[in-house]
Amino acid sequence: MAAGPSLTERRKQATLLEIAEAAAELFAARETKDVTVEAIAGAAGVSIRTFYRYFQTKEEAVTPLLAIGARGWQTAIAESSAADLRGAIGEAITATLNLDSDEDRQALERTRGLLRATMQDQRLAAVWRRVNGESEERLRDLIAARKPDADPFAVRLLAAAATDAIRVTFEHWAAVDDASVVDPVTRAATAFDQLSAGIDGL
Amino acid sequence: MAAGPSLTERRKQATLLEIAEAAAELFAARETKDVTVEAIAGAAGVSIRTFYRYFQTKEEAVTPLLAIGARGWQTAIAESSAADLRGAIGEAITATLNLDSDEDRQALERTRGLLRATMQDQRLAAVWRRVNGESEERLRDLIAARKPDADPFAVRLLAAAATDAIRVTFEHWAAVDDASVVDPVTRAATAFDQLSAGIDGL
DNA sequence: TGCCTATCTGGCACATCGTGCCATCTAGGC
DNA sequence: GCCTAGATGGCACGATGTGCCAGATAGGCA
Repeated sequence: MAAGPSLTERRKQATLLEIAEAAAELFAARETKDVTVEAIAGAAGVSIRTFYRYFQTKEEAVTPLLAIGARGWQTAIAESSAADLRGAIGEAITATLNLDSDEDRQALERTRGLLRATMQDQRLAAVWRRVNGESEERLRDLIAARKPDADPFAVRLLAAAATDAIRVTFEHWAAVDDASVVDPVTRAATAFDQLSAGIDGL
Repeated sequence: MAAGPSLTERRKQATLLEIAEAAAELFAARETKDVTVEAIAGAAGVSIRTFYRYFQTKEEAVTPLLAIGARGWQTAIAESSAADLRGAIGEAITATLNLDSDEDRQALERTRGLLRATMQDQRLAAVWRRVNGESEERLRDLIAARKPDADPFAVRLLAAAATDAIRVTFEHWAAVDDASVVDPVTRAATAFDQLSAGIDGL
């Protein structure tokens, strides 16, 4: 075997993704409340007990799919050394959301379907909100770490602006069928510029 | 009897608030998962079955307390006839959050305690996010109704900016002990100005 | 005043949820 | 080839959320 992670570790990761994709497929077909954990576990080929070792609730199971990308652009900000914070965030958004390979584009299109189901189901919407909320919290810590003397309220506001720029962009992108939709990457970057333009002290 | 609502209707409202306050008190004392529906129902003087006629889950029980005010400033926007939409939203925020009576101030201080417990508990945080998310949705519809020809994406962004200005203000206000904290009303209005300053087309 | 109906309430049953506990099996080091 | 750590599965159990039915009460009508 070549790389670092052991066989056991890779199996665990594969099982986690299998469960997540099984859950996403079932949630796309029926209402969340009509999908039992037993069904998800069965579709993923694991026992109920094992399901609960990977996720706390059945709704949580789609978190890995919804959170794809979030980690990426946040570490990009953390590693960026640009002096201009707003510029750094804007660049991180553009760099991370930009998709070069066809594989990436396919993954994004699957995410679009999941996001549509997510926005129409109370329970899944709660997961989407949690993912974004936690993303905002991490971003807040990142900004505070880079600007220790900044006004804490301005830090909160900037973190909210960045998170919302991406969140609203994705929600709109998932909701609209129009083929002439502006490229999500450009739109998210523009939205962040608009929201953050008036924030002073950063 | 004087006013419109019947005795039955007023009793229901009283029961709902009793449950909500009993839940808030218990949640402030212990972790959410260590509070059973049986305990809340008992503290509120109703049966478990009746509890579930008022709320779907135990966490939901605090929704009426967290959503106080949200309805207020949204109807203020709906009824406002100002041509300038951003100005109307800013005025609605100021007018609704402004507290004249001592009673209002006491209620706000209780909300502060509840909000602190809310931000430190996963389950309650989810309720807070849902309340804000639904508030954003309603605001989005309000804006779209007032500006039918506006760019749908700009509408989403403006609704998000207004909701976040208030949400972040309250979260910061609840988190900080400092007595010199800027008045929440002024701060929310300023935050909305900052976030919405760069949004074009509205 | 006395009845009637709508509905609010409570108790019971039941499927499902989420977790603690223990037995079994497999990966990977010796 | 053996041995230990950890992943998995089965079982039990308290808690959750809802359908169903019966008793109690508000408020309209004769």
